[in-house]
Amino acid sequence: MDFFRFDLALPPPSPAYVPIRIRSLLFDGIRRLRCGRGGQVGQHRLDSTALPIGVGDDRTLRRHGTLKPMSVRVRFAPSPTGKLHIGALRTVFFVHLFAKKHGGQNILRIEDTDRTRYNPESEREFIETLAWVGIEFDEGPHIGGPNAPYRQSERKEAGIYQEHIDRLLELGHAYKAFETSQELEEMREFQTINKQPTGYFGGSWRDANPEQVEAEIAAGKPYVIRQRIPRDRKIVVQDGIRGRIEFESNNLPDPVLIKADGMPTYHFAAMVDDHLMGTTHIFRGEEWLPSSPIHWLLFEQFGWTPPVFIHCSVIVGADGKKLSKRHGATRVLDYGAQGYLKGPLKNFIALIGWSPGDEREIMTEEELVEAFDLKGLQTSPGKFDIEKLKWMNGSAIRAMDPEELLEALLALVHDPYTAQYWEEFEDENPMPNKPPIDGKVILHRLRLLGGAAQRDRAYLLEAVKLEQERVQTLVDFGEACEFFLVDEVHMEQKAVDKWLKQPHVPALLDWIIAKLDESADTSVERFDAILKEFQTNAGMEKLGPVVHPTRVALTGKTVGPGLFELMSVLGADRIRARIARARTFIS
RNA sequence: GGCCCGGUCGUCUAGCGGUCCAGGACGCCGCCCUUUCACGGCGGAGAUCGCGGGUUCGAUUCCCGUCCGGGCUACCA
Repeated sequence: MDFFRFDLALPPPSPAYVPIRIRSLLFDGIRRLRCGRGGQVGQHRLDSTALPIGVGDDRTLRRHGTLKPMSVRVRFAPSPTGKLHIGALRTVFFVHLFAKKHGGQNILRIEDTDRTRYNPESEREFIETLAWVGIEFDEGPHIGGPNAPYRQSERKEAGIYQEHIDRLLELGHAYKAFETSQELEEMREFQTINKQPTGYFGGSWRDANPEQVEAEIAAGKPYVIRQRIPRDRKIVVQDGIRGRIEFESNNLPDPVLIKADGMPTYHFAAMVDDHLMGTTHIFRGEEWLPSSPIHWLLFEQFGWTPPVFIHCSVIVGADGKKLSKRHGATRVLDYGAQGYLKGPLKNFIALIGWSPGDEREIMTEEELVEAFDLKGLQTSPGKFDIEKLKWMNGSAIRAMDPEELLEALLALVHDPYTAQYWEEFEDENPMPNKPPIDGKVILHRLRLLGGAAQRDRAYLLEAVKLEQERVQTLVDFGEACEFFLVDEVHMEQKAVDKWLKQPHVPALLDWIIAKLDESADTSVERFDAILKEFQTNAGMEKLGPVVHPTRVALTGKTVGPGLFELMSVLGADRIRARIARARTFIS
């Protein structure tokens, strides 16, 4: 559907006015307004379309005048201080789905207002990772756009925030404060000891007289600019998935808008930019919920129409705590290195905290776009279940065309980050009854695949086809295909003891060699016939005693693809060599 | 401490006042398929819907309280 924006001349807000006005006038999209009995007012949720303030349907248009079409504009605005982690990926993915669903634009903006935490590597990591998972932007620092620049540090240089803070200062919604950080610290200490809410509720500057302020400036004292939070009123934030959230303005300290170094804080820069860039929906983590009233207020003080705020729940680890390495990984690139495909990764992550409303789970990106709706967004935090991701990933691998699968596998093998990841890998969370995972071994096996692809790609493809339905990750192919690729397979002691030491085995191996010499036919059917003939001749009731020793002789293992298929892929030469070697294990 | 958010099987979730002694999926268990392991198919165990009140003929669904969990409480985002 289309969104429409109209500008409402809102009278100066009063405590009673705003919520009622918003509710009764602006939100034709309110789906239900539940009232308890006895006059208790219940919670209400917005309609799935969750129109922003100032946005309505045709009826609103007729009643309230001019509307101009407004398309969805959303943004991802990370702070370049570290790696792109899985929780942030989900937020961008929601943003991406939402933009695609509504044919809107998606913008990348870099929030680098904290120079002390700025990490130049980080921005590249974000862009590269996002490119890997296939999330693209319509505007951003890497591609430019009509709202450039897209880095807040550059926007600061361009004077964008200066202009806006001046306006706020003029309007009396902001003021300069000259406390030193030490003074502020003492103030907080005092508040804590006296069990008062901590924060700056005015200090000595909120109501200082202008001469005093001028004097401090003349004396060259550093200062910050704070937002003047109106007192004694209720601030109602409309959240696109949580409904209305009320805050008592007296509980809100006056936040710093411009730091002493002249840089804006998040509160200020993000809201100014969101307005300037025409953001219609702000998707962000729920950790922003407590500061949402000051953001809402900023829009009001500027006289701007606020966007829809959507506070997404967080993803937590299996223990309910913040996601950490112990539960898999936090860094998105690590999932790639571990052999997860971007498709199922996105599919899985979307399903934590969102549901299409029906019972679909495995979905293509097109289906996700089509089904995406704010209504399906979850307000409660979700735990990250790596087992389900594995299942979904395995399912995707099975659904792939083998040639395409091999491409993906080789891309992983040749990605420099794969080597880096596994070389440094330490198993922090080993399985109870298994030895810890050795990254070096994993890497070695992956390189084996790379080498095999160069020597005999067709052979590797056949091996991949046979293992396709028994792996969960791309990395699993390393171990699964290893026996195809090495000359001397690792012979598992237990397998040797159980199957190779049986009395009929030497005759069986001789038989296979003899049959191999008879004909060059190495089809699956031929091996089927060869082994069954042996079974019949030996008068065996079951095929197992024929199949299992042969498998051990050829692969060193008791598990793997169907024996006849595997023999057909191995071919006569490899079979001969392996049987010859297997004989040395018999005695 | 203050403020805010959240609470359905172990996990992700469906559920919008009766169709729910709660549906699906992962995981787990069993059976089938089968030369093994997987895949696939079938079936099973598993949630007194955090707890207590209230509203209602009727509450997982609405309201209040309470408990528990989480977040915020910076010149960080």
